[in-house]
Amino acid sequence: MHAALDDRQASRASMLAQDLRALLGKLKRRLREQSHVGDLTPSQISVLLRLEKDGPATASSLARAEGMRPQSIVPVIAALENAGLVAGAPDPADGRQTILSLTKACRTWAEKSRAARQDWLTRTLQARLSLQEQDKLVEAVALLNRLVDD
Amino acid sequence: MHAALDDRQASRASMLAQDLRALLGKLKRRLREQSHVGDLTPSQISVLLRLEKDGPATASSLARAEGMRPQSIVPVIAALENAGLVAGAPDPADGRQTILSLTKACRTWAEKSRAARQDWLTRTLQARLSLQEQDKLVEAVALLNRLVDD
DNA sequence: CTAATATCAGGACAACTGATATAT
DNA sequence: CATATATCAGTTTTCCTGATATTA
Repeated sequence: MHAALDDRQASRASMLAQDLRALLGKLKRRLREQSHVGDLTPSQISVLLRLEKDGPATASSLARAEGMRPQSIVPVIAALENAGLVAGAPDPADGRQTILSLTKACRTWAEKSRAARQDWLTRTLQARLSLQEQDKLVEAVALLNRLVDD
Repeated sequence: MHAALDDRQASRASMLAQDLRALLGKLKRRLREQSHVGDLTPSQISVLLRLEKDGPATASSLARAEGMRPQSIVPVIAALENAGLVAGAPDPADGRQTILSLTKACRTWAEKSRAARQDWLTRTLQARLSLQEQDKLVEAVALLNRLVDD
């Protein structure tokens, strides 16, 4: 029993879900409108972060990890290769695969852009949120990553 | 002064920004893959929530509030009208404008879908996060809304 | 005449589905 | 032959820019 309590909790979760969905669209729009040419898309950043965390990987394994189709990761990787941030080398053990890894230029770039703090989202986070609020956001991002990491 | 401290804080905000960007893409992908026909898009939900919170409004004012172009809000509103969730009435004082408001069917629908809890995101939030963690997420959503609300 | 509202038309982008070549 | 990787081609979705009619 506790049907009433369950309902209250379901309703709360449902409202949170709605707010999250609504926020998602707005945040994405803001990021696009504030983005400059040469900026990376969320997918591209996600791939870079994963390569940095887990080391070299193939296109297919990256697609699986990101929850994308192998076909969808192709243009993402192509853009990163074009920017000189990742490089692919043929796998000597399996001729089908290409091992992707971060280039030295990528680490330099990451350092630089981190220090430059030109990025709109970074500046806004610093300007509008206290350090304590940023901490809360870090926690929340971890929680949300648990939801999407299947 | 405090250059080192500033750098550390900027770096932290920058990493948070990157994580947020990466999360954004994955969350959006998950929502799309789990969505059923007839589900509402983030933009549509955002418009409904705003009409519910602020009352009737025109297409242009909604577009401004959402941070969209007036042209971009048209298909969103058309879809909601088509679903019978919002209705437009001509403004007697200004012939250019159409006043949009929620229909009775919308409130019934909101109640029902809130109770049905069929939604993937709602179920996942309940299944994977404790009530305390959901509270943290509610706070974080409020913080993020402050960033996008110009 | 200038400004604001609503909307049409075409385009860019990111991810999708389906099909194909190659290697295991 | 069955499976896995990588990729080509075409489609869908969502929002964009540009242009136009109407009303204030």
